[in-house]
Amino acid sequence: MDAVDRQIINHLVRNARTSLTDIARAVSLSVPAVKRRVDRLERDGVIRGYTALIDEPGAHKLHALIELFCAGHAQREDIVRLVEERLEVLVAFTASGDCDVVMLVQTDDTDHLESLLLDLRRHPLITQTRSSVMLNTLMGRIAL
Amino acid sequence: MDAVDRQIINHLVRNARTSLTDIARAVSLSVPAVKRRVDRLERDGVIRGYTALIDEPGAHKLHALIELFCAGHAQREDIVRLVEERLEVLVAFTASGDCDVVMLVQTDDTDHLESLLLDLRRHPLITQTRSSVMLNTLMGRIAL
DNA sequence: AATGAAAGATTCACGTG
DNA sequence: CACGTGAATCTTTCATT
Repeated sequence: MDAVDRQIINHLVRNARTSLTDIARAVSLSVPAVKRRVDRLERDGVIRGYTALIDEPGAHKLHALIELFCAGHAQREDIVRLVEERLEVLVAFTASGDCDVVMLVQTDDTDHLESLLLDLRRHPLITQTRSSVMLNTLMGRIAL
Repeated sequence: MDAVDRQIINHLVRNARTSLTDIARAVSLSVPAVKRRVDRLERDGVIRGYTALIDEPGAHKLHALIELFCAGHAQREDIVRLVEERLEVLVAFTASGDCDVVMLVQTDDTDHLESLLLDLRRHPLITQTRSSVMLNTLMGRIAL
């Protein structure tokens, strides 16, 4: 994993359909040399795959960012269990800053989001929630 | 946007480097017909791009949430360009609430995060940033 | 890691229903 | 208007040095 590997990765992240020929030119290497490196990066799991970024009209779910404020006696395991129970949660982190947990959720609509928030607030370990609705996806390099 | 378009999209989401030849075989169409459809889907913004899914061992493990406050005259396209240029950005949304854009980023370390924040603040369209470092991943249903 | 040749993929102009 | 055909070009792949 050297600087050339990283250059190759950057090209493929920017555009997964970049030809090996173009990458080879950019990194000043022959095409077979680039192919061997890409093959190795794929085998080693550094490159996990290639995907198209889709903006399907109509298939827009409602994304929201929810911040949780937890009770002082809340254990990490309790919070993990809590967020794992909710299928709406895409990713959850413990965070630095004023809140304790930040999570990105995906709901069908505002009613669904509202009921999720009510459920969370009902939980004894959660003292407060703060949420903001995501209006539009500007960019996504992860499959939401 | 018919059933064939959706089949083509599915192939490209599963593997963005699938050849037009393979897709054409799978959807029982000629290669140029598939190319014309892919070109159209790209032009219409349904296919926003192609990216490699990376799992760098050790690297890019510091996640942070960055909120951007934008200048009044900032256009959506300007912001899209801005976030697409930064490989650290995993996902970016326009948001309701006090900030304009919320994004989840992935950096190597705090130095890397600091330089990213400095770059963002230098940008003329960005009036202010607010960030919080994610301490730990509690749960992730998406490939970070 | 580079070379070069063969196989495969892409792109384009042109013709069809 | 979307589809297919065929030719030219570019890309990938692999054996060899």
